[in-house]
Amino acid sequence: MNVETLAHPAEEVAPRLLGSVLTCKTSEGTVSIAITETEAYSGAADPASHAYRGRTPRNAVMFGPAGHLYVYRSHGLHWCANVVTGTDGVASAVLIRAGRVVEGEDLARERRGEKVETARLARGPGNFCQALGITAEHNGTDLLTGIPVVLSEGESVPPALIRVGPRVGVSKAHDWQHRFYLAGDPTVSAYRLSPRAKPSG
DNA sequence: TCGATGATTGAA
DNA sequence: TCAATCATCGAG
Repeated sequence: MNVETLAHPAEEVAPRLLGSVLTCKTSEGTVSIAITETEAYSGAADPASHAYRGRTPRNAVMFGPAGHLYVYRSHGLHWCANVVTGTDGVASAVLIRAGRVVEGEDLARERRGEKVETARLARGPGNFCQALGITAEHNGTDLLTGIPVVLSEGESVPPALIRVGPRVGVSKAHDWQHRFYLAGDPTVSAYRLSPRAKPSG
């Protein structure tokens, strides 16, 4: 993966990341996951973005150069991973929501639980990070240098398989068509709307 | 320092 | 439908 590919608005990069592979090496071993679902988040123009109210210590990575990893904790329990996109100084990132384990499945299952179905190993943002082994210590990692987390191009995805839909789980601007996923893929999180999401009427 | 909140998940 | 669980943020 090269920086030119990522140096564009999040909603432009998000669909292109489908099929790309994220690899994380730890002392336990290596896990690679092919991305099957993403969500685009902008900066000041996006009410649902962490960067909506400006730069803070937490979201600082989002304002940096493309190709870095932005990790944050959700609800005190889970980790969520984003790929920073756009130009240096402008906040934008793509949330990785789900993927398919292509390497290190045993390790991924060990982390997630032995009874977890293969298709569910990396389904959902929190589960994706758990399966891959991503935590706060990876925040700010340069995914293009490849240590210890790498973003690489996987098999090309037929454009016809790419679907667009409303974002999931956000209480603001949830109807933005900024969620991208592979049609018919069992690893995509068919998820519920946020309880706080307002009806569109 | 205090109180409200959340880009979630799993079980009932 | 609801609880688990805490870092972050904005206000004072």
